[in-house]
Amino acid sequence: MKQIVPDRLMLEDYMSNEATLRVYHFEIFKTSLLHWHEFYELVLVIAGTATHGLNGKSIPLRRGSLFLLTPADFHEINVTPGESLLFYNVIFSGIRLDEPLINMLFEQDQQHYYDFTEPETKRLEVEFTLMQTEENQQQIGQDRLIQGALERILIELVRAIQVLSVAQISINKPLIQPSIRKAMIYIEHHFRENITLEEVARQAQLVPNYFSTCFRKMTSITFQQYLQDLRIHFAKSLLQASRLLSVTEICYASGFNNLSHFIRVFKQKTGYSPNVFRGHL
DNA sequence: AGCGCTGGCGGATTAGGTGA
DNA sequence: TCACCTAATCCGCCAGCGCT
Repeated sequence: MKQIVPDRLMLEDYMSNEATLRVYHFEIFKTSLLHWHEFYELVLVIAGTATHGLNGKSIPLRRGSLFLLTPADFHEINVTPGESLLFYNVIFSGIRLDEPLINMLFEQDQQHYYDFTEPETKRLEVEFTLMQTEENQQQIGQDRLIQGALERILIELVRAIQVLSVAQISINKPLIQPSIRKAMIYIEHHFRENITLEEVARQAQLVPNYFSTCFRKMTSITFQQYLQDLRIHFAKSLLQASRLLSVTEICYASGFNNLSHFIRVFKQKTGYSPNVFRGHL
């Protein structure tokens, strides 16, 4: 199968084969290229200011900004002119997140971003420093200490954004069975890949046919529709965020394997072809 | 020539009904 | 909750057109 993947957007080279987590301490002076990863990314800003372009939206960054990106997110960082941005950056594979942690993190559909106060930032800084120190030395229990620090940071983040979202917890939100919810989280994080009903059903520990029925009952849409909606939403965000990427590149980056099919679905969902949609922005 | 787009075709996959 | 079955839909491939 012929497939054009925009390789400049793939950053999996940052992690060696055996490693499942890496800690970086960066200082950048200019805009980073629009990109995404095959792994999760946790960032704490130490100094400087910038604008974070996340999935086509802009968010200000300053000391204490902490955010978590999933494999489904794409972003770029625009450093404020005349400044630099100093930050900790932890990248890790999904293996690092066990089921309870995944449920805790992704139970609600919201962005994992929060601006912490100075005392909180100092506390978080200690955790990041611990991870970096432990990563650089071969000592007994090293991996557990790193995992502990990672989990503490993630829980701090969840608690912080929970406070923000209390008012947003929808009363009308339909009750979704945990197995289906788990499958939905899986789809949300893997929609850019070739995922099948069988694979997602396995995540929910149900047989494909029964999963298909349950999914439809609980979400009011089919698995395919849900998957397509996520892909089209991602493609729309990319069309808005970057004029440098061609429609063909966006097609493959969004999880479609065929340009004509992508254009057909895009037009069906939005009423416009991808290029016309971009022209209207 | 390359890109964006349309449409047709056929195989693969999925949805949903039924019965156990 | 699952297996079986059938109809519907999806998806990949291809040909072709217009535009730059």
